Amino acid sequence: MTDKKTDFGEWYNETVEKAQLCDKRYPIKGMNVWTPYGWKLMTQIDAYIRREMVATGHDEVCFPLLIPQTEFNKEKEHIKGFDSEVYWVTKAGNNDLDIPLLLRPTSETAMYPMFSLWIRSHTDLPLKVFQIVNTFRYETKQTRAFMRVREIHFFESHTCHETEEDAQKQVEQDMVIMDNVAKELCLPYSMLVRTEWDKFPGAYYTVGIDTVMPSGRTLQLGSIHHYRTNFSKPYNITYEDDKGEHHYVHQTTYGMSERLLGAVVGVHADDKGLILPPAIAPVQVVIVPIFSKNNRDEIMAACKVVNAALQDTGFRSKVDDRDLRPGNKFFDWEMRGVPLRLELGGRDLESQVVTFARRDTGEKGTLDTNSLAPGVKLLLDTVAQNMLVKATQYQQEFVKEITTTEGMDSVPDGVILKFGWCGDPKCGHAFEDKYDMKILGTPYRKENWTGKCLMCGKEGIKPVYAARTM
RNA sequence: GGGCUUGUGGGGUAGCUUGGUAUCCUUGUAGGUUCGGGACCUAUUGACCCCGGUUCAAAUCCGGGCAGGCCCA
Repeated sequence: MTDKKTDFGEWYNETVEKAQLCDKRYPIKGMNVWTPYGWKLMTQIDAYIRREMVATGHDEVCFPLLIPQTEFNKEKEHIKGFDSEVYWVTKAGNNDLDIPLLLRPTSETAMYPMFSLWIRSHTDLPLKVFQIVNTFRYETKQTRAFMRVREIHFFESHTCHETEEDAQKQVEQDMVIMDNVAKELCLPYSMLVRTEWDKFPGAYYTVGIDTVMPSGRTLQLGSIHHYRTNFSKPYNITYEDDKGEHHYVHQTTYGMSERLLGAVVGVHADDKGLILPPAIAPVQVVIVPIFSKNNRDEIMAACKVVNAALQDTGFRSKVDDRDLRPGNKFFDWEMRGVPLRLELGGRDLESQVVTFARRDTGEKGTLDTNSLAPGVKLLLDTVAQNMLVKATQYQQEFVKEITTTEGMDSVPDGVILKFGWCGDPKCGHAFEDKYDMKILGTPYRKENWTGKCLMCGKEGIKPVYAARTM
């Protein structure tokens, strides 16, 4: 198998394929088939997002896939941003459509005409909805499973508020949600306010949520946008306040996608295959029976007892009773990333234990049969903790803080830079062009940091991060 | 948009220069045997991207198409 460190791209493809997360042979570039194991993982992630959304007062909805061109065209910046990657439906049967329809690249232009009908009074606010649907973007660059696809498994929440401050509070709440979801996935991430030229088309500002791949390139996991009234004006979304006056609503959106799964693979997996965060592993504990001459029935029965005990406690466990040799099963489940393996053979039965092996470290040991469930819980918690710590550590190693470009002709791949920037687009573009990197943005949470602009030397300005992206 | 390049069983490949029975690994299937880190044995299924041309004969040469990959704008 290709080594993760030397060729991340190839390693990623092999890992995705061998773990059977999706089938890339579907005859359309960038549109892959979700196979059972991958889909279980994705829906597991969705479940956490859904749980967080519902807990914060969002209602789930499902809008149509098709959007009329006339609605799409209402917000100029938005069109400009998506025009080049939109799929069009121009015919129905044998007839050309009067008004072409597009496949949603995101759902602002599908939802907002309806919002304008739904919202009349301040008592209708805040309006907070979300949906988990497929969106379509005609990617021209090389596609990659989960990271860059043309049909995207997408989460999007859309909110409407009375005031800019209320909308701002929603942005803060979205960040708490991100934190909760990221913890389940054991993923470190950063929240950076994107540059003016990189913000979401039509947004007032955009916060990008990024994580770092082992190649040292960053992957955007999601984004949070504050729209102010940029969309409510063209879509005429207004409410009447308690004095009878009419105002445009202030809006936010929050988007994440199957890239979360891509990040889980990229960040955690090793040369043996996936390593899944216990929270989302479709199988958290696999029990492998170890048979010898004449104890087959006895061992099988013991495995079933262990399995039942774990499932009763709420774990997703499974006995692997396939007619394969144990070693073969070990490799198989390691490839699929099961966080904890239990082995049960004659020796274990005799001494009233089960043998365990952690997927993240490979550590082996034994658990007493009579305290199995608590032991498993402790191990899974430890695995999750370790995964997050490990990922956080190695991601930080990519970041280099610099104060000058002196003697810097180029920046090698796999380096993330932190430096001062005055905020002038001229300096920003100059940097991006010269070093072929992208400015990801300034930290959303203020850092105690002062310095000079890397390009023009101006004093007392904010830090920015720059990287190459996946 | 421009240039280069590649299409061979489910996956990965050899063969193409010099036209003649398509190689190997893996996977699948059936049976036997085995089981504390990818066992072994036997049998077996399965492929030359599409259309046309040259030829006695095309995976191989030629033309066109389609699809993928890489580089540049």
